[in-house]
This record gives sequence, structure tokens and C-alpha cells, in this order.
Amino acid sequence: MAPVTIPVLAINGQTASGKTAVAVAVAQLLESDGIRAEIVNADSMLVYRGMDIGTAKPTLEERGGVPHHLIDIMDVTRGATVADFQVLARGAIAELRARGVVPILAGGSALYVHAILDEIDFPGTDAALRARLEAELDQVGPAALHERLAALSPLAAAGILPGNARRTVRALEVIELTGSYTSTLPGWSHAVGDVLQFGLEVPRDVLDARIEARVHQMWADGFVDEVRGLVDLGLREGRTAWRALGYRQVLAFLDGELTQGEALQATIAGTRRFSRKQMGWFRRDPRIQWLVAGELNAETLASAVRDRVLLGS
RNA sequence: GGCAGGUUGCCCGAGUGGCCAAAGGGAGCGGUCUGUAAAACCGUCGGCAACGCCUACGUAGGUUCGAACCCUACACCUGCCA
Repeated sequence: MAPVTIPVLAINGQTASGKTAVAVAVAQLLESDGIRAEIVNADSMLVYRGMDIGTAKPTLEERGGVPHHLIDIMDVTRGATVADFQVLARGAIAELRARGVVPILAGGSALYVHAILDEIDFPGTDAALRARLEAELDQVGPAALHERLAALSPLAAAGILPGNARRTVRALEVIELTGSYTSTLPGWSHAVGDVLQFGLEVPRDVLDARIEARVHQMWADGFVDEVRGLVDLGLREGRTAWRALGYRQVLAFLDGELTQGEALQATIAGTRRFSRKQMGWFRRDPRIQWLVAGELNAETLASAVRDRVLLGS
């Protein structure tokens, strides 16, 4: 078999931009050309089993027979991390390529996408050390810890705001583990070869309307019951899952802190804000080619992949 | 019908004579980011020709050098009595 080029197609975009549907459509178009493609998820919350309605996880029907990777791979009690995800996603991409299948990386978690595609090495972690630092944080507060960080590494401290306890703790952890810590992300340089990056752009007002409709639909589809069920499975015990957009608001409702209507509105507002943040992140990546979301997106992306595959063969 | 309380900026909510364009929270807007990232943190947040001016604390008037804060009337909402 002649060696052919297998590009990675990355489809980025805000939540509710339609990237999932486009990714599936692209895979199906390629399939009809005799090019196999499968989807690798790059949405942080889709990894959790049982978190379906609130994450707008594509149903089997919506997946249209296209295999999806890194969806439903862990329980809500576990804390997903970028570092884990990086390893898993790169593994999936390599495995697909080895099989001659085009990986379509679809998702809206910008840090995850960055970590998968670009050269970023995450220093390790140590549970005991982390626990100690967090206990200390409770004692002395974030400002004191930040001061200590500043004494150990002025540079690292400069990149972290004093109020940000989370990042301060991690910086101290890494310094203790490795001796130094870098508080700035590396630039844009692919660690995975041959990547085509596209972004779907949706006008703000259109996206906002979609988000609102989508959240209402989640409620209608039984989102609150989904959360109730997950609570029994330990949703509150995890470190990450319960903070997911919508889930946190429903939990607040179940705890009596919000009315159900307030929880719904807060979810809409939170999702809207999240979409802004996503955009801010993706916009900075100069390699992304932006497409106005619309009918022809799948065609455009499929032909970009096709061209690349044929060129390489 | 009577008595008591309330009406504050986009929303909620402090303020009860000057230090009030008015605490705080939310929303909105903008930003930061190397193992929680759908997270965490930060800034901004009445208007303008902007070290000043204008508009603003239910409406209209009054007291005062000075009022969101005091008085009067009116409107609407709320609790108790009938």
C-alpha cells in the first residue's frame, strides 16, 4: 500500500456553532469518496458518562454512524485533566492515522485543542503535595501563598494574579516537583504534523438566540432529572464534572439556592459568556481559517481534506 | 374603609441631610491563562466636547447654604385590621 498523507482536520468553534454536525457531515462526505474519517472529541465535558443532555452530547443518531473517540470515557467522580486528555487524544489521532483514517478533532475546549495539537509539556502532579498546599491555602489564604511563590519565582508569580489560588497552588506544586514553573503558555507550534485548522463563525445575535433555545430544550428534555440521577452516582464528589455549565446551576436549584427559572436563566447567561471566552481564545490562533457557518461548510472542509490526501499520495 | 411598610442605576439590593454618580451582588462588555479550563482569576460598568459639566434615587411641590435621605400631596405595590 502506497504511503498517503493523513491530515488531521481540526474544527473549532463556539458552543452551539454547529461544529458537531459539520464534523459528522464531513466524515460522511469523505466516506463517499473512499476516505475514512472518524471524530476525536475535544470538548472537556463530553468525556463524562451520563452527562448527556446538559453537554449537548451528540446522540448516536446525530453521530450518523461515524465513530467518535474520547466520549463517555470516565465517571463523573473522576477529574479529567488537560494532561490526561492530551495523551489520550494524541494516542487516538496516532492510532487513526496508523489505520489510514483521517482524524477530525472537533471541540470547543480551546486549551485542550492547544494541548493536543501544539508542543506543550505538562509537568507532573503529586496528590499528597497538592493536598498539603491546598490545606495550607485554607489556612493562610491566596495572597500569602502568592507571596511565597513570588519569593521562589518572581517570574512565575508575575504571570499569575494574586487572587488566583488555583494557579498559585499549581505553580508551587510544580516548583517543588521540578524546581521551576512557567506561567505562560507556549506559542503556536504544531506538535502533531499536518494539521488543517478551521473555525466556524456565527454572528453573535444568531448564536445567542441558539444558545437560549438550546438551553430551554435541555430543560424540556429532562436535564434536571439527568442531574438528579448523576448526583446519586457521585456527581458532587468529583472535582470537575459538577462545575460544568448548567450542571452547577441545576445543583444550585436542587440545593434551594436558585429557583428553577433562575437556574435556567443563569445557564443561558453562563453559556453565552462561555461562548465569548471561547472566541477570544480561538481568535488568537493565527492558523485557524475562519468560515462563516452555513450550508457549504462540510463541502469546503471535505474538499480541503481530499486535496491534502490526494496531494500526498 | 382603617393602620403599618415600601417605590434606588439594565436587574436584585445597601444607603436615611453634605465625604453619593450612589456599597454589594447579578447581567453586560473587555482581558489573563502550562494537570479542576463548560474551570479559576482580573478590569470595566449613567451620559458627555470628560481634573469639568449634564442627567439620575416613583411623580409634583416645599424646607435647607446643601436632599436619594426631612415635610406635603398624588400614583402604584406590600403586610396587618375590616
